[in-house]
Amino acid sequence: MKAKKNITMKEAKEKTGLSSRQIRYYDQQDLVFPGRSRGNQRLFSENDIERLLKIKDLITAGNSIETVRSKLRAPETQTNGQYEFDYENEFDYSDVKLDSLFPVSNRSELIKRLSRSNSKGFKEEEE
DNA sequence: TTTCTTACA
DNA sequence: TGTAAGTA
Repeated sequence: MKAKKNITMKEAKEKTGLSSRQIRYYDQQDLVFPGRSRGNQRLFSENDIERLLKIKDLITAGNSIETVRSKLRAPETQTNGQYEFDYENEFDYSDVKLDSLFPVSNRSELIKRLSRSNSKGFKEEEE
């Protein structure tokens, strides 16, 4: 499927529940790679949104930016100026209704973290 | 009006 | 992270 980057900051903010500040920050940290057309404005795709959602969960789960970065590797398999995104994805939420607020596609990671929390003490920190 | 960047609280 | 300033 193709990822059309037509989602504006406003949309991204509403869809992810993150602040524009956070989204831009994650962008700077190379956690997401939104398109950049029209007056330097960011344009996200559904994939970017989902990626943002994963990042959000990871961060709120107590992980640092570096941790997230190591888990979600830079997907650009660029050629030269124009790069293709092939983190096209793992799951298509296009026609799936989200009835849960935990759209993590990476379930194994989640399980691992949860298990870890059980065996070792767990932390629930920063935001 | 909204987003962008830079910079400060 | 939030918010202000000055743009585009």
